Amino acid sequence: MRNNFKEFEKKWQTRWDEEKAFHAADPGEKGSEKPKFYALVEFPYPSGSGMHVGHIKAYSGLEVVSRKRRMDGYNVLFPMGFDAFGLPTENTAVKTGVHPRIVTDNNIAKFTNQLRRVGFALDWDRVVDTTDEDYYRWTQWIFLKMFENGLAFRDTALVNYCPNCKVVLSNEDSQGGKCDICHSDIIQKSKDVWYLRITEYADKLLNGLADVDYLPNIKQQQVNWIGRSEGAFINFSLAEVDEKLRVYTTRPDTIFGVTFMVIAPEHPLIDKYADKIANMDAVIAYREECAKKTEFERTQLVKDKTGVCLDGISGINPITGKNIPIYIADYVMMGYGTGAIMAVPAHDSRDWDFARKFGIDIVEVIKGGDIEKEAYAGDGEMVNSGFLNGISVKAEAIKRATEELKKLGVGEGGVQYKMKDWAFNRQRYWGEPIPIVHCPHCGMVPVPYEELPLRLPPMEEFAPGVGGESPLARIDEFVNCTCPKCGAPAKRETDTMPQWAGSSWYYLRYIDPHNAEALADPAKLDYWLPVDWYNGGMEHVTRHMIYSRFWHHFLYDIGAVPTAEPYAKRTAQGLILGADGEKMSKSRGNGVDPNDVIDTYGADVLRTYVLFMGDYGAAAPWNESSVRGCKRFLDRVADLCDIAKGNGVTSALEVPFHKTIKKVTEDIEAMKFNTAIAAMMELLNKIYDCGTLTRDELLTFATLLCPFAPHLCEEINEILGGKSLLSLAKWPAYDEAKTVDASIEVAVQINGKVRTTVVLPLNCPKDEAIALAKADERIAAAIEGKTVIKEIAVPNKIVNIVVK
RNA sequence: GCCGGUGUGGCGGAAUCGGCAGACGCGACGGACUCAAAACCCGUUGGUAGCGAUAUCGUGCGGGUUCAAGUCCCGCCACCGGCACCA
Repeated sequence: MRNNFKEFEKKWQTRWDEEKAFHAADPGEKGSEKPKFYALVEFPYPSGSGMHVGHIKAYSGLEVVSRKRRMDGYNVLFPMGFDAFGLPTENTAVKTGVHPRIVTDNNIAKFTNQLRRVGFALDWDRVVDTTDEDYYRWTQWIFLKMFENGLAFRDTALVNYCPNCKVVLSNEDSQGGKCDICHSDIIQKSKDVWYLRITEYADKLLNGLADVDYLPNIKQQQVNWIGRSEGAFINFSLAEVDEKLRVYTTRPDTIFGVTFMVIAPEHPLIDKYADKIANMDAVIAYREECAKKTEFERTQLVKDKTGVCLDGISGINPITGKNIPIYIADYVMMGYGTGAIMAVPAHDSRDWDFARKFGIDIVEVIKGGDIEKEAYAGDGEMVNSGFLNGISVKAEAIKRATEELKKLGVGEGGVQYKMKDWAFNRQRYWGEPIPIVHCPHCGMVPVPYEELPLRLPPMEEFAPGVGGESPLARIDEFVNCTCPKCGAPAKRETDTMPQWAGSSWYYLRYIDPHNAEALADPAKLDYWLPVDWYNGGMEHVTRHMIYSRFWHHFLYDIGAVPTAEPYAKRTAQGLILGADGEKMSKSRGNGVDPNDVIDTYGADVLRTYVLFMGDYGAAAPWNESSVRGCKRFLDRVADLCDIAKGNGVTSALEVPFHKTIKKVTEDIEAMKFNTAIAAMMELLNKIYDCGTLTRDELLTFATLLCPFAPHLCEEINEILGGKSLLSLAKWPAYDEAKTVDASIEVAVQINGKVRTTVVLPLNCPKDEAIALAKADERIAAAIEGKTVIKEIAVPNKIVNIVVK
């Protein structure tokens, strides 16, 4: 048979659609009695340029797993949707004058068409679009629940602001001092912003990791992101005024080594005691200098410590009673801990650098290093440390020190996180309006639940206002309203939510996408949750995943969902690089359009290639020749139709078939798609060597290959007389006993070097194996005249004879 | 700097528990088919030496354990990803 993919791919896609082949059965429906399998892939942002081959790889992994699980007898939910709010669409709208709604709809239509052309086995009745008002109604609902529970709050703060995009960014979106969207340098700006109190869930997010099956590096990244550290808060009195300066430290055991203190340039202590500080001019000048530095400069100058000593106020070590100077320096951040530290230059490299530069004493309290050369952070015996002297176990010293601080009432153990609260508002049009009313009498009042969705008002011009005001602020009919509580004239919040909002709960909406009464029916949530397997990119492991886990934990706490964790298992695919080995990008012009591949080679080839190109989790460059190799493979499979004759088993192929079924079955579950395909290629080569196979065997082959190349395999099934869809057929079973040959070729070594091979019966006993090996003339010759020291035989593997 | 990962032919990559390194695919070379080319088909393909059987070297580098190391241990190097003055 000719692999005439252009003719049959469309045919099978239509048939799957008509038969609703990939419909997921809700509880109570026929099919729901089967075990459920919820496979989730990160839904795309529908950009104007259409899908990327990277999307195809990202979806093909669980596409194959879920197709196989369906054939295994699972009730599979494999849905798709669109994360459509966000800046690129709005920027296109600003540039072209086309409304973001239209831009979004066009892009979604384009993506939908592409997804269908690839033949993904999706349940198309469950498509969600985060910009649909029936969707964002529930995004707003969750926000209000958080507001009700004190988790959404407003605060004036220095925020990361992108002057180019004109938006406030979260810490996550401005890493390295660069805007995540346009890569401009971000600046710090004082602004009233919305926060979600994600830090309150830090421990739950951390502890929850014990109950989920994420790839180890994914877990590790989340652990680092949350950044929990244990230590102590210690209150230092000030010598000149009745005031405490509170610091956070992970090393209370080094308290005897404190020779100075450092506070962040923004620390409130400075303004409070401005009149006591003799060198206030220098302090102010330094502070201004720091404010001017971008985050980037601040982190680049790590080794070059700067700072100013406060002249007029100093601290008192609560344990030793010694007077110590206080500096301001920008190596201490206001946003972590208390914005103040006790500096122990002998045992902290940053404090050491600073002390060296400013000529401050360095007092050793832990033996083991050379503090003249560098700070010593290792373990050792405590010295110069009063009651701590002689202790050499760090944990014990920390415990003793903390107890003492508590006894004296000057400190206590405490915990800190690197994770910060989530800056949750954006001053842009294309996002979910924050459903809050500002009333002059009642303050912030939530829009009543029954009034949701709070719709985005129609608009012609979407550019942000000067000074970074939301465009919504220009629409009087939207802004002016009455207070839902007291009826007085009031103003609406005009900021919108960040793009991460809609994607934080979309997997819940797939479960019940058309529900008008709730975000999803509890019975359905009970049935489908948690997501059994979630696959996506590494770049979303810290932001999107942490955000959505946070929302889910919250929803669990208010009884809206039945599980604490949303995702039982998480994996990640590797990037597809350009043919030049570089990341695909428009500017490099090394991108590949999946449409072109489908046009030239067919969807089955595209699907097979993205999974065959290498380790699924690793990056690999695109290679057009290898794509042709996959085409050749599928063509040769199609040609089997011409040689398949009769039924039953071909004896020479029986073991290879059982071996391959086993290999493919196991490899799919382990996401080792490349070796699964290689195994089928090997089997194909064996079939051609053999020159014949039966129609039953061809059907088995097609069934195995079906998750990868479903169009071709449906076609083969039809040619073989199959009436029902192969995609819904039963997954082939294998007989363990038939996965091994009756005899095995075993290597024979002399002194660890392979000299020959002998064919031995399966599980041949050691003695016999050695005897048979020795009977080989080459081995006999090698042993001749030498003393045999040792004989090793590992059944079915190897024989090694050690001689002298 | 810290955390995680990777390093194997010309290339992408295989290799359960330590047991024949290089599966599978690409490319290359040779052949067949063709007026010719493409496609398809057959064969060879880690390096070195040899007509050959074969020998010898070979999984980033240096040591070690073992009958046997890509795999385990110790010490390095390079690259990739994440975080980064986090007290």
